[in-house]
Amino acid sequence: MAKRPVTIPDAELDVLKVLWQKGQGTVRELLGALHESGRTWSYATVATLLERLSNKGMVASDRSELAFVYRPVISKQEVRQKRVQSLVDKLYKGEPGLLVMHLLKSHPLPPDQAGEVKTLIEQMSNAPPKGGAKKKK
Amino acid sequence: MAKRPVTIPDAELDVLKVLWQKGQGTVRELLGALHESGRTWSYATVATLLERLSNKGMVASDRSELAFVYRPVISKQEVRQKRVQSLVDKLYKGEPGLLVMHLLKSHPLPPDQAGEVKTLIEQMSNAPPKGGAKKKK
DNA sequence: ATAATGCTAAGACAAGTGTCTCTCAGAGTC
DNA sequence: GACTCTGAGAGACACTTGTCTTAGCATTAT
Repeated sequence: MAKRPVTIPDAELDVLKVLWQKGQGTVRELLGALHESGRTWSYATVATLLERLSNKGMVASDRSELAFVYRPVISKQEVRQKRVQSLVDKLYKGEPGLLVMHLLKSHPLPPDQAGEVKTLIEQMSNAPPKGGAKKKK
Repeated sequence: MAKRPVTIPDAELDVLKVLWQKGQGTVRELLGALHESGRTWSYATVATLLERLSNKGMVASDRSELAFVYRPVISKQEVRQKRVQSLVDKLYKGEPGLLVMHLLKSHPLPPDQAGEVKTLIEQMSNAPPKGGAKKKK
């Protein structure tokens, strides 16, 4: 059987999020940050989650002084990318455009973001996406 | 503690997808469709997945003739909505605009979709996102 | 040195997921 | 009636996820 793909469950994602935000931290530091954002986990729970993330290669750790200091190996961008890709593949026939449409229809954007989107779209039609280089020109 | 929210795991989602596509079907019929789309599950596996979906209230069934006929209770739109919402909440600070931006930057749209998006955005700025007449929580 | 404290390692444990084997009852066949 | 095919139902079983308890080692305070 094909081994299951590496996933990042919600609990682990929450830990990663504070790691991204703080850059790095010990279990206890992260636990503190998590408590502030409403998680009521015990020390051991956070340690377990970090251990699992570590086994998956998503975080690294170095022993410093007393405790291990953990830092993220995977970036927020990468996780976003993967999640979005998987969503698009599973529910939008692999067409990101469908998702965009869905989002715009069901959630009106605040004006500033609408403006940004407009700009992006216009750039896109001026420099149509051919196989060519980006903007190196 | 707070009960875990009802989720639809990937395997169940695959079954739902053929249900949406066919409208309804018996275990054997769905199994056939799934085989065509590459799933190699056994009869019992599909039956189990339908049973679990049924317990979650996502599909309904009526006995007809010999076998049970299943049909979806939840729509594709609803599932999409929930998945998107959860993605936005978890990785885009609850701001759908960020996701839109991300999508547009990383996946250039085909011209026809770009046009559609443009139209949508323009409509949006003409009929601004009414800040009033909304209910507060 | 002892005790108190913080840290990691090891593992427990229930619920959720992915997948299947077995058994039995009803319908159709000879 | 005995045999066979189909489908339902029960349950198995390993792995994942969410969460925690405990035991043991290293560091620090008394």
